[in-house]
Amino acid sequence: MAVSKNPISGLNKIFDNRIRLGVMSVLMVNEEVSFNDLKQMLEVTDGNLATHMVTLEENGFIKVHKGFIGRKTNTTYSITKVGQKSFADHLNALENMIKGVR
Amino acid sequence: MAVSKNPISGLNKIFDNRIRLGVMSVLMVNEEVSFNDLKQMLEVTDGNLATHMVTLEENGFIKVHKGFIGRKTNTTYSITKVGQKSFADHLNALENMIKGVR
DNA sequence: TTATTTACTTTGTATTACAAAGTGCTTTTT
DNA sequence: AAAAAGCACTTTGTAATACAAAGTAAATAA
Repeated sequence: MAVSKNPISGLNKIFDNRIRLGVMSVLMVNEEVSFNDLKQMLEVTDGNLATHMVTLEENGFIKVHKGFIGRKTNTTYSITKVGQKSFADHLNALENMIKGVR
Repeated sequence: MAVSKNPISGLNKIFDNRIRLGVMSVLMVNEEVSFNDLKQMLEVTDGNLATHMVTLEENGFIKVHKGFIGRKTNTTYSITKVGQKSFADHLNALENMIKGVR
């Protein structure tokens, strides 16, 4: 058999993790999402979610907004331009891989 | 914002790893692939590939065939029925997630 | 006043991923 | 014939990752 092209070379390592994948896919279609909503959607502990959010932020994929509802803290997240581009690239790589399989 | 459905609940944890994802996608479209071809395609060290192959085998997703070319050992891998079904389910979950994003 | 919520941080553990080196057998090269 | 190299691993060790659980501080709700 001939050796064909590496099917996973276009994937972004940051998005291999399922929780970060989930966060990004939620933020692609929702302008702003709160910490709590993400936590409930993805069914994760808050400590775990917090560390993944830090990873995404450190990579410049998301922005954090620390605000208030009344005088109660309320943190929301949104995707950055870089995040949109990087995630779209990742999804394209995934789709190409899937296309190769079907 | 209302809390929508978990976008990653249908994903299979075994296929989160990029190397296992690559192996499965290669084995979906090729009857039989040798250890060496996989190694070259995915650009991994042999120790690393070997452990991922064991994981896939232990989960019943692939079958190992230890054979010879002449008197030289030759190991090939193929996907199982279970592997096909599980990987197809995973790809469907991925596609649904992508669809939700676009 | 006590309990609860929010959005974390800290701590600790378990799992994972990976490279590198070693192995035993064979073939190829010199 | 001897040395080098390929095959398909296993072993060893390390570093990174993931995660739960508990702790925290400021605020609100009961």
